[in-house]
Amino acid sequence: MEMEQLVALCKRRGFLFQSSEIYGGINGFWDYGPLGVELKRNVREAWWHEMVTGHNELVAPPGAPSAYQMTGLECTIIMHPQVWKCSGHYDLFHDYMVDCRASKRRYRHDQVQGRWVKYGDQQVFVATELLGDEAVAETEARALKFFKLRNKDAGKLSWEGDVVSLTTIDDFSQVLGPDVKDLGTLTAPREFNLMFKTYIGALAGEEGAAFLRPETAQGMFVNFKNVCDSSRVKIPFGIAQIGKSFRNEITPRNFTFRSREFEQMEMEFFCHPDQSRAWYQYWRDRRYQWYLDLGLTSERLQMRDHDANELSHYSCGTADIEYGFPFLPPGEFGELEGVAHRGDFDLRSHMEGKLVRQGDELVVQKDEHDKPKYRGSGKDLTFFDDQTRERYVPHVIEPAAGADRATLAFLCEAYQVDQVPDAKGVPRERLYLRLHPRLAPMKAAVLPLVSKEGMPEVAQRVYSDLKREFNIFYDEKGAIGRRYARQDEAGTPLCITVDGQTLADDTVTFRDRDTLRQWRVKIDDCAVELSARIRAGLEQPAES
RNA sequence: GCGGGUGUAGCUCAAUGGUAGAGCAUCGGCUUCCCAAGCCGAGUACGAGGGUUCGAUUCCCUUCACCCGCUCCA
Repeated sequence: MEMEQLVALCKRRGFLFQSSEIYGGINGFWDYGPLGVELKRNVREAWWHEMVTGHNELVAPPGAPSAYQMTGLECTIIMHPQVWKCSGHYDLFHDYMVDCRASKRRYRHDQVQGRWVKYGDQQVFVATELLGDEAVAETEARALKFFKLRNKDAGKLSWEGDVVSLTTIDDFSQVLGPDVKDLGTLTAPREFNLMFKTYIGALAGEEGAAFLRPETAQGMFVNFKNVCDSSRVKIPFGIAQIGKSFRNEITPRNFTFRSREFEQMEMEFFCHPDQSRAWYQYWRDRRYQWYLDLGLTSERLQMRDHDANELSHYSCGTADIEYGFPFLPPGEFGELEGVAHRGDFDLRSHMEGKLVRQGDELVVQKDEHDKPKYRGSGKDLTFFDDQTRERYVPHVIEPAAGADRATLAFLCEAYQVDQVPDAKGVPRERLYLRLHPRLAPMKAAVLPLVSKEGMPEVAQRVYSDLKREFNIFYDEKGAIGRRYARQDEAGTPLCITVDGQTLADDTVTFRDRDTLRQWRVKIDDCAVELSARIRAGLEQPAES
């Protein structure tokens, strides 16, 4: 399947539109259309039911170390700016960047360094991305080249001071960029904010600066104490949240896969440090199973454990659940969800202040006055176990999923083409969405076979009856084959057809989207049959 | 952010420095007892802004969006 075909289907049938399309669109933002909104709602609902409302805290699920509690939360998009300073997002997402006009490369302002060197009456700053001894050797070699000197003339260069950061320099006209032969090719440092910035209050000033959240997770951490104090939860327990997050991606691309406004489904699971590994394993496997259960059964879905050197500074283990999206080169996968063992990094950061790794330890990062670079809340976020009399900072397992990415993966997986004989028996190509019935925007369509002989009236009664309980669709326009085809493209798993026999014996025809199988059901049994079919899910694994 | 490519109807594609066309889809009507049939009718487009020109969808510039490659990707 080509991505363009899926994009065309999404537009044609009303799953996804470009945001603000009549004004030419806006890069990195997407709207869900009439069918898309139902699909995404179902994805969210499936996740929330799986994690929160459907969870039974009385029994340990298969594979879980113990029973556990689960609760939900909904936090604001704008939070106290200190949240992002302590979480590390401010420093990480808030860089000054320098572009090179000649090499076309971009550097982080604070990650370029170099040395001042003088030869004759010319003084030049030789810049490099290398560090330490490598930086010394690199700057020397490039200085010789720049002044067109031989290696034996190295003594003619007079170096001034040690390797220093580019941030110490105001005027870049005498700077030799890391990958070029000429001076002054670097642009002035420009603020490159991966977090969306806004201003609180009518008067815009830096003291009112705030950020749209780049992840929902911090809301759970800063509310950890509130949840403990108000809901009688005991460790182990989880807090789940679904909500919008925002990142100023440099290159939004690949349809909704990398959007600047996106929705996350995140859960923070708090447990005793000694049990954290077992819980990590549990959530890693459980979350993978969720995608399988909802129909991502092809080899396009995979779980990938991160290598040690790929782990975030705070993480003791991370696995990505990935999907081989059609817009990626063969063999490459895109992240749907990350399941991370975050240790006690987050709660401690909000207690003590922003942490950095020092050897095997996490310590509070200090500024030049040896004070905490970003102060924490100072609030006690430890947990006291009144059975064991133990007080500790819980460890956290975080399954963080992208709702839009999951929705896109379900659409990609569902996209199917097969051959179906038309009215004359000639095979004709059919496009349909093989969505899991729980995810399908419409659960069924009610169709009178022809619009006469009282069939529409009967069909409307069937429709009105089922509509109270199910999201279904009524259609009496056009030939029956055309109406089936429309529902196939919308991913509707079942069609309920009122025909001549209905008028005789009060039965209707059920028609299955994937197999085209038909069977008869009493009108009074339609709701039961529909429920059973939705619960049963997909019958066969997807081909191709 | 850089380089290359592409923007014409809901979709897929034509043509043209001088009134923009098709297929499919959509809507209305007729017909139709099971998979986009048939007949009649209808609506809808040159991404945006500027320039050259008597006249620009066409040529030029700018911009926006999408695709490919680089860069980036908690």
